[in-house]
Amino acid sequence: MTRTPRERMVLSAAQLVRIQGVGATGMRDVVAHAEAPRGSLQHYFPGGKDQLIAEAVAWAGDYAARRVARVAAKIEDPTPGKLFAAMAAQWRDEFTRDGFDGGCPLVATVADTAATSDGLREAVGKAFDGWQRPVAATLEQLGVPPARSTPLAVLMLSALEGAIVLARAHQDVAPLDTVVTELRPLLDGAVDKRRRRA
Amino acid sequence: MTRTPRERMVLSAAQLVRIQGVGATGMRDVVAHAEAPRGSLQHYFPGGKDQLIAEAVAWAGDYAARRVARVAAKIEDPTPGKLFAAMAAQWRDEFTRDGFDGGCPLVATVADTAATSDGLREAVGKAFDGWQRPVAATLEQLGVPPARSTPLAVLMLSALEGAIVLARAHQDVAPLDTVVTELRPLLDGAVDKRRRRA
DNA sequence: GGGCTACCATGACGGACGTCATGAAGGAGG
DNA sequence: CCTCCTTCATGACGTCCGTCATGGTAGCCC
Repeated sequence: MTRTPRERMVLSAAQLVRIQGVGATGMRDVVAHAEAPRGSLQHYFPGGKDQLIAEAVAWAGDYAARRVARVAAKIEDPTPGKLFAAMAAQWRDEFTRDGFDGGCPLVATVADTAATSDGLREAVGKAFDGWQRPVAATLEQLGVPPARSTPLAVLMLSALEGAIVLARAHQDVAPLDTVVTELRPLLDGAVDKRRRRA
Repeated sequence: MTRTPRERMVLSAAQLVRIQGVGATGMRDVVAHAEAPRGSLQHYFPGGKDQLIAEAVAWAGDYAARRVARVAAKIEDPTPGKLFAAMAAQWRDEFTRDGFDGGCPLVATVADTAATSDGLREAVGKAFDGWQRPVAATLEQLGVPPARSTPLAVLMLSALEGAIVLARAHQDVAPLDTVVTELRPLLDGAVDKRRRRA
């Protein structure tokens, strides 16, 4: 549980970015939040802020990917629609529990830096890929034909990210519930019945 | 076509926000981009940056709403799926024509200020509502039962916003095409056949 | 023990930010 | 002509940013 200062800084950067955005998150904020020594910044991240944010983005992508696998294992009698509902429920729970301060760090990074830093933009692209892959893999496992698993994963990620933005703007989890309800028949209808697992 | 300096400043603010985010967009940038006198800032926007961004957000919401009505009128033999395709095509065309520098200003504002400025967050919420309303109205006009028009509009906005983020991260319009293709049967299947217009 | 490396501390620099104070043009109405 | 008010112009203030320079400490290896 006790993490190295370096890890704490990356993790704190991700948390601050998802609340304030990249621009408003200062390096001094990060070290303060991580309770790390300020001098360590130039030691662990000689590439400066870009490197720190890039690692935070990569960590966020990994975290989202791991969370997909974890939540998929917990669903009983799983279907694609239930998988999406479980993914959205994680955000719903967090909003309900902790308020709407934090969004998705990947969205925040794209919004702030897509036009100004190619390195960060690419980092976010890879993070999205790393998140999308386990979603598509899980869909196939649930009986979705391989040709449709990736497009449906893209749809799921898009709808989820958009609903998160709407939920934060309205301070209301309703958009999350709405996309889950509306997308469920489409997702569950995509399973190839012959390959369905019990 | 010739706009007042005040209008130009609001418009420039919206454009810069959608490219750089709120934090990275300075007031001096705005007046420079609008070719407006710097002294006018404190005259027209005594509320400071928040007022300027709030007006830019409101303008962006209005613009999106107007664009929905405009594009809906141009579709021949319109269906909900075609409406969504047309909305996505506007973004697709812009990305293809002008590159991926600019995203949706509403998303950028939420990502940057949702946790720090309640006024701006509410402004974005209203802007989303003003955008969602004509979408839902158009859906009803196309035969979607009133009970489903709003949820489907929320789904369309969510999927579109999310796909825009993915497209920018990957510098590829594919996510936009994907959500259009995958959502089309769901959207077109929602029309009440008895009320369908020729 | 001497030296090398990893890690941490602190202060300074140059620049950009939002905001404010002050004041100048320039037409409208008396 | 003189005054009022809208509009614009310019410079300054204080703050925070990312980065860098410099130096200190702790532990390992020869």
